[in-house]
Amino acid sequence: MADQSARRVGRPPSTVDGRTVPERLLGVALKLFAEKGFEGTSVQDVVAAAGVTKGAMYHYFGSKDDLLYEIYGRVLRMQTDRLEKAAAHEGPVEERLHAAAADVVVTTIENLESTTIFFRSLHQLSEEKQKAVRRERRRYHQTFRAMIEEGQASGVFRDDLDADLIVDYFFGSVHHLPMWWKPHGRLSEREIGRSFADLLLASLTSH
Amino acid sequence: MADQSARRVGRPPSTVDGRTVPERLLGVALKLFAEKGFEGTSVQDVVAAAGVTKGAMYHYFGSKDDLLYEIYGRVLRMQTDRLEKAAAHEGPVEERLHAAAADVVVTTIENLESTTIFFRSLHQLSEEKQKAVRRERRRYHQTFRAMIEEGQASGVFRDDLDADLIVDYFFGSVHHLPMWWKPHGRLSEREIGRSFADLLLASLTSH
DNA sequence: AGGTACATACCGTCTGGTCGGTATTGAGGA
DNA sequence: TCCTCAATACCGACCAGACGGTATGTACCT
Repeated sequence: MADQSARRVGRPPSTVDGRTVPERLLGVALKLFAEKGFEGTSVQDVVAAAGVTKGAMYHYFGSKDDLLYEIYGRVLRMQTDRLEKAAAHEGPVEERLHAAAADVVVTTIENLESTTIFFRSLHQLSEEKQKAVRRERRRYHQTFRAMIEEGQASGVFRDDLDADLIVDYFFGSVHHLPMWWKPHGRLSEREIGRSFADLLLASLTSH
Repeated sequence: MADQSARRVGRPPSTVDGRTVPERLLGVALKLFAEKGFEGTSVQDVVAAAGVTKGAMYHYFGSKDDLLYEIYGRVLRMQTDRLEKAAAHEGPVEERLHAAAADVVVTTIENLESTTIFFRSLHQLSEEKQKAVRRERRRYHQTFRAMIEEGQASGVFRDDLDADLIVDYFFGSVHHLPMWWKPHGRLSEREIGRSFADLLLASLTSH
């Protein structure tokens, strides 16, 4: 029951090929933060690249921090969404885990800029915003861990190692993809995804 | 044949409990950069914490950049040194690899601040200095890879996966330790080291 | 009329870096 | 032995510019 006919007064937002000003701001901020880092990018840089002025930016975002926070939000929502769908599929747990692991690798590579920013600039956020991000992140972590624990309980996976540790182990690899993956390397996104998932499964299923 | 009797003129460096000014500067810079980030720490912060003035810092270091670069240098030298010693040991390759893997986890945790800075602030360095760091880093990578290839060639490890990929996979996990490891967690440095090494070996030796 | 969507001009603060000066030392000559 | 010279090891004052953020104005729409 959202108020579709919400009292809309005032000038409508301007758009350039379908994208509103705040969308454009987030888009260019993503690119610039990934290229030059959060502190290395000034608000002036961002608004210039988006073709607006600071007035516009501070109209939509409370601070430079906020820009970064929104970027995080978008990535987190997307990845959490995909993981939960993958986890909800049918089939044996080792297949679900393999698929989820391979998928997160692929989407991470497809959103490499976001991931770059994520792990490079998290600490620039205010304490409260960091907490919010970590909370959302933990939810993601737990969904993944649940699959491992399921496999351990059913005897498919080794259970002499802590499931949390395994999750951190695997996602360390995933989150470090921006450090070495290059667009035209020998291996495609899919191949990396399959290899990473193979490695994870192998370390879990070997006796 | 180092010139031990080097012409020593001028005032000798001042020391506070055995540590010279540049050593103290690097020490506090390490702490501050890890806490507040490179860009979030001003030169003034650093010199104040070291109990000197900017004059002293710019006497020993060419720039703020330089400070960061030297921090990198110290970590890299230490880790490269340890790895090469571990690789040169005797015994079967799977044992050497296990020991080296466990060792790098332990030393990474023991130098968590350095590692934090390393992967968070590398991009702040000038292009040339980044290249220098990456070159040194590659040498480290290759030493590790050589062990994996040795195991693959002798049939101890699976050889359907690229050795480079496996190195990146494993070191992703290691380099992400600062993101989640806390001093008083359930698992000690040693236990994490052993677990990580186990996971690596398991994924390599399973059929 | 009143709210939205920006643009423009501006501000106080802080930053990395510079520069001239001075205290302190060992080396070498007389 | 004493004195000068040159080099080191800093200190402290300073600067130009950039930074995030704001206050005010105005065009536009319902």
